[in-house]
Amino acid sequence: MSTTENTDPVRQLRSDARRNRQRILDAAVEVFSEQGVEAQIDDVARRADLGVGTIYRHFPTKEALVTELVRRKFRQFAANAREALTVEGEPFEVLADMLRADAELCARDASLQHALTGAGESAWTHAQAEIDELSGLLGELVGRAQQAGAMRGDIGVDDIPMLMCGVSATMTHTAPGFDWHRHLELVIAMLRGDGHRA
Amino acid sequence: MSTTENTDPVRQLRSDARRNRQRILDAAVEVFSEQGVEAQIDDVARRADLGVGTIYRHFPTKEALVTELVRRKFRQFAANAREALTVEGEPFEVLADMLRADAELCARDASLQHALTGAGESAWTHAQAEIDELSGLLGELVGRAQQAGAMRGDIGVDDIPMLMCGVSATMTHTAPGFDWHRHLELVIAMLRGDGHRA
DNA sequence: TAATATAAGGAACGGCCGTTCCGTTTGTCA
DNA sequence: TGACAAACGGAACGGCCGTTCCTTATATTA
Repeated sequence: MSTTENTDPVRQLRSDARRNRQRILDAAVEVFSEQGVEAQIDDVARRADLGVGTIYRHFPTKEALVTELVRRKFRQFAANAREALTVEGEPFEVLADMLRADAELCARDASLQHALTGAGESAWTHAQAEIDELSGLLGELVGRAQQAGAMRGDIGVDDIPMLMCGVSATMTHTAPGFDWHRHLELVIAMLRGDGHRA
Repeated sequence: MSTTENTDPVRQLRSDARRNRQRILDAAVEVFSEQGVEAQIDDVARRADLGVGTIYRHFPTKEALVTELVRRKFRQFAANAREALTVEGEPFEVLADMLRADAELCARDASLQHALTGAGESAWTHAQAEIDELSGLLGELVGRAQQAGAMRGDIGVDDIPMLMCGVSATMTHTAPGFDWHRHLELVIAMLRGDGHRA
């Protein structure tokens, strides 16, 4: 029991299993994007061209699958943030570009919205590690921008996700003709804090 | 058919029916606030101390009940806006106070969040009339504030709900210790557009 | 290429929950 | 107060969907 760990998380999967796991994830993103998390596992299976049983071999539960999707999304955001941290340039513009990239990521994959709003607490709590990391990186980015005097000083790290929440809400349900890009640019301008009166 | 309308929407209900209808609505707000729209009709019935059958006598469908809740919420927002329109005072502050009142309304009744995010398109489309009215009132309020030069000129009416979306998101899921009041005040300050650099 | 563990497939199961239905109760009106 | 329509109650129904389970297929290794 001490020498051979049977719950080894990185045990080598058989080649087909590895391929199928990826297909499940891809199919799940597509299906949940189109239909929301209410979509059935059977739909995901059909899209992935696999049997349901195969999905359950890889993810013990539908919720586990959704949680994994959420985790990955946060990791993508974190990756964006990490990359932004390495970019040379005016700190606020770097941050703004990252927000644009994040928004694009949301737009491309509506499954996140559905997952986050619909998936109850558990997805959030299970992605805590990812969230914390993102939070740390974001804090650094915000700090630099404020230090440079290019950003309102009364913004906290936590305000960013809240504002982005509005942006992404715009993507799913909203009156036709309303463009989220515009709203995002407004948010960025507000963060910058350039007066801009009527 | 022309003299007596049997689908008369304001036909007098029996006294008990009128009372029970209200109890259903009240119970639904409570239950959906606590558990989200996923809560069962049976739960609503139990809370209202009524049978399920009674609920279905008043609302043909669970969705119809949720939609009615959404409608009422928008009417409350519209009422707030209409009242704000009559208030004397600095236009931007009037608007800000209305936003504070709206936020309070959201905080008191989380069912809205759950309903709006979870209830798919239909609730939105069926509440279109209410939304349009609110939109009109909001436009007037925003116009006045901008005219007075007390508010950023690049804000559109539609941006307000998006920003408020972030505020209300803060109320439901967020790290402990994060206060939505703070975020709301930040949003208001941003709308005002007073530079406020670091 | 044979042996074996690992993985896939998908029919069937079971529980949950929206909805129905009909027997009973209650308000209303004369 | 009696008659009747209106409203209520809640057991039961049915479909949907997450999950299981056992048979079959496939990768791997010697």
